[in-house]
Amino acid sequence: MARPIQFDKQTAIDQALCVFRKQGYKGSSLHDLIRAMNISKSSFYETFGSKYELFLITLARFHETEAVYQFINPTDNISAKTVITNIFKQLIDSVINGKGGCLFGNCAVEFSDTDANITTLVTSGIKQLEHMFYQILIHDQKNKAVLEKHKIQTIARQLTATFYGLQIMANANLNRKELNEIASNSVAILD
Amino acid sequence: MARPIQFDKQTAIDQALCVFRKQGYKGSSLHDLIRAMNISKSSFYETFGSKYELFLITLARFHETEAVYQFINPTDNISAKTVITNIFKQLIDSVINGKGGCLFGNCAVEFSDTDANITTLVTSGIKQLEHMFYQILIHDQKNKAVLEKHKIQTIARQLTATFYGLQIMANANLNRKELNEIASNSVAILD
DNA sequence: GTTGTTATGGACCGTTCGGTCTATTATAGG
DNA sequence: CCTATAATAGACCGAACGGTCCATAACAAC
Repeated sequence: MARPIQFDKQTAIDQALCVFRKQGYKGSSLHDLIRAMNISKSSFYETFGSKYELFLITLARFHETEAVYQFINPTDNISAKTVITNIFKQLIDSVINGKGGCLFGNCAVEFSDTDANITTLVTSGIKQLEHMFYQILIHDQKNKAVLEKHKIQTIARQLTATFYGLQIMANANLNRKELNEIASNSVAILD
Repeated sequence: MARPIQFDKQTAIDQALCVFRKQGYKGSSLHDLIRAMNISKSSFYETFGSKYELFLITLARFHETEAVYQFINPTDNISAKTVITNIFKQLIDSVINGKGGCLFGNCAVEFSDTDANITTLVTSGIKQLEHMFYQILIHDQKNKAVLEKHKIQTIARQLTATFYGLQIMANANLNRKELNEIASNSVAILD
């Protein structure tokens, strides 16, 4: 029988995800990747096919395990304002401590509309972010029935834009206080 | 005497700016650049020193001639709401028609905080964008005195975040209608 | 222990990268 | 027309890129 695999594929993907998130696709060399993943070049190509294919895999992985909407349970009994404020704070932290923010946002900038596969994943990721905000708002309004559906959809979209605005501004090294101010003010209209 | 220069330096810089805006720094090869600039490699290095130095020059050029705040005169007799809506629409157009949005935003994502020179330029560019919004708001409120200064500063910051949020979302190929909706809703509180 | 199978390290590949250098061309002043 | 000077085209460079390949190492089944 065969020699067993000596690394955990999922772990390797997660390490690659770290690198891509911090350095972007073009900014991450194969050397950077295999060092972070702690595997050999052969294993890399054997397992993942190419840098590009790995990138698509990490995008999917990001969606499944790291995108903010994976951590949100809209049925939690917390106010929308609190939940959304935390989401923003989490994003700011993620950028400031060097993790790299939302990979979909980074990809939107790096690839713009040059790659169909990536555009598809990015667009759907952003839609899900918007949907998450929508769910949070809907849940909180359940017993109030204050806002009509249209309005909620609009606010959800606003929040998505604010989310990515924060991502850019945090990347530009603005100070945490200003960023938090934007975050808290964006949710001031709620509850 | 010497053979005279056969290209216009400023024009060449503007062409380089186009390329960098669309493709990013790492995404723009020397070949891409000299082809767009229509000069030879020798002239390139003779005139600009290196790809990196040229990039810093184009960042300065963007700030001087293409950044949105260069087109705004806050003393114009137009409502803040109208001016700001136009700014957002202009940004959306710039991204959708392939010009590439605000270079500072793109740089914030591509370089994060990895290059001191670039971070300095980017941060100051974003600050100026915020200042522009502030001026527009101040001017419009001049005769109203409705909002205290603190509030205006905060709104200016919100608008800056929305601006960059739109930039990411436009890059992600969201449709124009949704983007315009975000733009118009962001200014709904004004006037 | 032998065998069959597969993971692995690392040599190797062509291409492209940013950048240098030289030979040539063009031209304004004498 | 000659000469000094500067702009240019393109050959050339080493390094790094993404990617291939093969000899070897490791291990499960027998």
